[in-house]
Amino acid sequence: MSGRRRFVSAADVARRAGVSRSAVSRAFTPGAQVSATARERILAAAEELGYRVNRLAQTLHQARSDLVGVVGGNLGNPYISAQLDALSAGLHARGLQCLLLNSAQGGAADLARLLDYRVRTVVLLSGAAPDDLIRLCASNGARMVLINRPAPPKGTLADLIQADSAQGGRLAAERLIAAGCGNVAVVISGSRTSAKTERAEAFEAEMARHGIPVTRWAEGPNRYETGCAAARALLARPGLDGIFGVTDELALGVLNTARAELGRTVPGDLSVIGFDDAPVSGWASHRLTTIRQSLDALTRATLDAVDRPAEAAPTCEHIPVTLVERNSVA
Amino acid sequence: MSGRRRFVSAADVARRAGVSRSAVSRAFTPGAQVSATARERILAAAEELGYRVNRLAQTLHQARSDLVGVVGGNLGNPYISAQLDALSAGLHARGLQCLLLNSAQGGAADLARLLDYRVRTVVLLSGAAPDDLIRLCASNGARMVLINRPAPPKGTLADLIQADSAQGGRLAAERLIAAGCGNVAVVISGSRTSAKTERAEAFEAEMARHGIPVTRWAEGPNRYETGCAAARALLARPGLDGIFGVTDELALGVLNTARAELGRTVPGDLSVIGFDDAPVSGWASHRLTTIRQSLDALTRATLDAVDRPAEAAPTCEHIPVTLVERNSVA
DNA sequence: CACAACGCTGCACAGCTGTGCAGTGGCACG
DNA sequence: CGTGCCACTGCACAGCTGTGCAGCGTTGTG
Repeated sequence: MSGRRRFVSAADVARRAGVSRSAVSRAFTPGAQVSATARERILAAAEELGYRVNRLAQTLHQARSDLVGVVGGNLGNPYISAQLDALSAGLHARGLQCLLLNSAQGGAADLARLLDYRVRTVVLLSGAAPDDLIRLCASNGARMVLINRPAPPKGTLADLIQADSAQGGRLAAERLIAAGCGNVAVVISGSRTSAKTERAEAFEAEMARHGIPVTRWAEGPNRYETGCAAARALLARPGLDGIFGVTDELALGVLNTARAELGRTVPGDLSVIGFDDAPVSGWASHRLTTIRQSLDALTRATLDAVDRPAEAAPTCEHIPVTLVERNSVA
Repeated sequence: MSGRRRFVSAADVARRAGVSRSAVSRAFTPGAQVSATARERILAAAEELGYRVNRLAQTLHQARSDLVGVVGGNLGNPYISAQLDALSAGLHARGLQCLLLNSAQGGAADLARLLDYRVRTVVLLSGAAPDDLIRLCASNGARMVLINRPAPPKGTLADLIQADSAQGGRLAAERLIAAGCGNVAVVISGSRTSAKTERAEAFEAEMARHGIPVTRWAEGPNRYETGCAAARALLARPGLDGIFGVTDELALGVLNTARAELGRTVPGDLSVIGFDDAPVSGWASHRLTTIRQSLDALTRATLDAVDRPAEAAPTCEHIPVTLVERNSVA
């Protein structure tokens, strides 16, 4: 009572209920042998004291954790936040806990701190996955789930989940070509995640196949404001009639700046297409045509990977992408 | 090597380096007594094996955790996701870990599972804070930080952080009155957080003082779509000239639906004002006039509360609110 | 009534760390 | 050379849980 109160332990409950500590442990273990009367008395004492079994000690003993590390940067991004919402809800429903790490300004050393908590699995949402971290996970026997990233070195226990970036880039190109665009640009942020580069490269390749020149913008973080800046720079010279934002957040920055600040009409003067299909892209204020990577499918695949037993063979799941037709492309 | 690999322990490192386990522990404890040569050898062995000190056992021993529980629902909400981004980055910078719990469909029993991990602090972002949980935290000596919620029962160790909801509601009312509105509505979701109700009630009180009738919409979750539905219902009958969305997400649903679907011009025919100042509200596509609760101030206050020593007296911090003038009110 | 079976309980240990305490060796100083 | 000091090291314990094993009393059966 004086100063800092300690956490209630099983020994406290045992003392109060007049039984041994083992009995308390058994009372909280389904299927263990305890008499009904003892269990009742123990549960009552636990309730009174506010006892909860200590998962730290439990995990320590069982060498089996319910902690899942989730690593991601740019959590304010509309698509990523939706993804995190769905993922955390799913983990919760499975009785797993979500240890969140914001990787915005963290190197491999910081990420490694997740392992200090003996997470059973590490889910990497975005940002770079340093090889150090992958090696560290491997040598500690922790499973990894890599979303939209390149395959790790051979022999590491990592489930891959990849939306078909190349196909998405191609779809975007085809759509702009169908709209009659003849002078286009692709906006990719300065932080070159492999998935984003793939999208851009597939887009450029398809355009090249049709002999259409592509300007590439690759500066700044993956943020809305970067899209705004790109629009200002790219549209300063006339002629450009199509822009592919490699992320919805970027594309929306382009779209809004072109419309409100630069006086372009979209999709009249200019076509804009994005990638992700974040909820905000469907709002009446945007109606952004975009390449959807189904959030449901992505989440389901992630949870499936987390559910997989620790010794299962690594898998690779592909998430199909589809064109979502709205109102930002002619 | 066969099947599931165990986590590397300090004993493994000790064996490899040819020292006692204590030496390994000391090598990783700043300020502890180890000879330079031993430390060097130990660090090398640890590096080779991929050893990391087990925070679970460490916490268990020290009765001092670096885990901060963060509870929130509706993580896809533009303001909340920005808040979570800033908060998790701040915790990370302080060397604390963020145990995230999505409280969307969880009762007190689920929330209580956070305590199983002996979190040092629980931060409640939104959703209802059941008294059970507060009692449980108290009896386990875990500190709480309550954001935009009513004060807990006396004697519980909880830091309060409250934006001035009443002042915000009043500001919104004053602004609509200044715009010449004479027939207004307030949109509040069905889930009645105390903060949201306070905002609405202050708004209604101020309007009543000027003899202006207020229609109240209180159905559905706190989502964009709820704002859309509210707009459709409220604007079916003519006459309404001002709407206060108790959350930016709600207000944006109203704004977009009024403009794109119902053919109203905002701020010509109709004035719309929100509350939060989420990043997306400032986008050129919306330019929503709103009541800002400074994200910086909120985050700083939260982190200050987390930093406070466990035995410090509970505090109550007020976050000022300000009117952000944009382009959705006449 | 004797004995086996059975349900329940407590002891003791493992799981991994940090640290107080004692012990060891080396070194400086008188 | 003797003695004290100092740096370093290892032992042992605490912190909290789950569980194998043995012991206990009770009950049922021949």
